[in-house]
Amino acid sequence: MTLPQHDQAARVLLQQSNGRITPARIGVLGILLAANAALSHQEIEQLALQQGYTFDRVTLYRALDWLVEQGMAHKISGADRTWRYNAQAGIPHQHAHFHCKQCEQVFCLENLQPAFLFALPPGYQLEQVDVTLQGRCPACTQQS
Amino acid sequence: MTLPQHDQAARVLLQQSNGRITPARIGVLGILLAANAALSHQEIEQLALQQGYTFDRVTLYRALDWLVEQGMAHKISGADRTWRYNAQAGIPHQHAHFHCKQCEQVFCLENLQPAFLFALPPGYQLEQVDVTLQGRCPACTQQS
DNA sequence: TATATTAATGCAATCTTGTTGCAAAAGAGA
DNA sequence: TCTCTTTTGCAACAAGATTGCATTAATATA
Ligand SMILES: [Mn+2]
Ligand SMILES: [Mn+2]
Ligand SMILES: [Zn+2]
Ligand SMILES: [Zn+2]
Repeated sequence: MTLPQHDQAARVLLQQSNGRITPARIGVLGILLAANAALSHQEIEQLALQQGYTFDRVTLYRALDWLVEQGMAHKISGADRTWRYNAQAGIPHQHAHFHCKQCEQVFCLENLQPAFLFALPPGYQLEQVDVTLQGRCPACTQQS
Repeated sequence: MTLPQHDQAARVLLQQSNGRITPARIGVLGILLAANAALSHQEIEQLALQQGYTFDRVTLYRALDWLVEQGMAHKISGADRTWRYNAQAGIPHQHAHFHCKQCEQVFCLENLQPAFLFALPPGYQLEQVDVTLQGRCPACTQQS
């Protein structure tokens, strides 16, 4: 799943920041770039181990936070009260998410633009819209 | 904020269930009925204390879960990974929520019906839509 | 290449939210 | 009032996430 070229891509992206290029950052960003779903801390930790990375939990949290700060990733708060992370390819994080109730994976739906019938009550000042769809992902739908 | 009449209203609602009418349930439901925002466990605990209720944390969790099961309340998973609870007046929980970034309160927007331009990618099977708007609530908007 | 500076890491401790098991207490019907 | 069940309190536990601080490592500079 995570191949060497993703670590190369990660390295290139990291060059563009003014932070240090460390194994943790390379590894984590590489993993995010290779994933097709938003990953939880646990999932990232496991994938990292599989690739031989051995940084600890706290380092992982800090690397992820840093990537989010730098705009190289974004995080989504799931209904299970865990954060999930996704590498964003320069795109502003303005899209909906799909949470599969069967496999528990979270997918970013880049092209789903919700249109609201804005009957927002007076006085509210809107800044951001978070849309989470729930149901079954394509893979799980096909299985049954 | 929470007045005696809400405890009376709570009592009446609880009669309609087939569970026992206990101080914890009366107090919690009364607090939810009196609130104009969805409350976190912590907030409910504090309000309960202010009213002289002294049930413990676990009892509160269980009372809330029970109220949700009974359909007398609904819970919302916030972006801060805590549950927030709101007494629902028989209305099916099919509405958007507004999370104020300043006061951190969450409001139910009963009348905001989001309409989607459904460009949902093929294969996804949709079951539920959660919409959370973020920004500033009327009170916080006015303050500044 | 060697050194100095500062940012990032590892580790242990801590916090927060929420859950579980079980004995004791209390609600509700008889 | 008695009996049967449900609900509660308490202590322990669990998972996700955060903090403080000494050590280590990345990078700039000499
Ligand atoms: Mn996303
Ligand atoms: Mn609501
Ligand atoms: Zn799935
Ligand atoms: Zn507000």
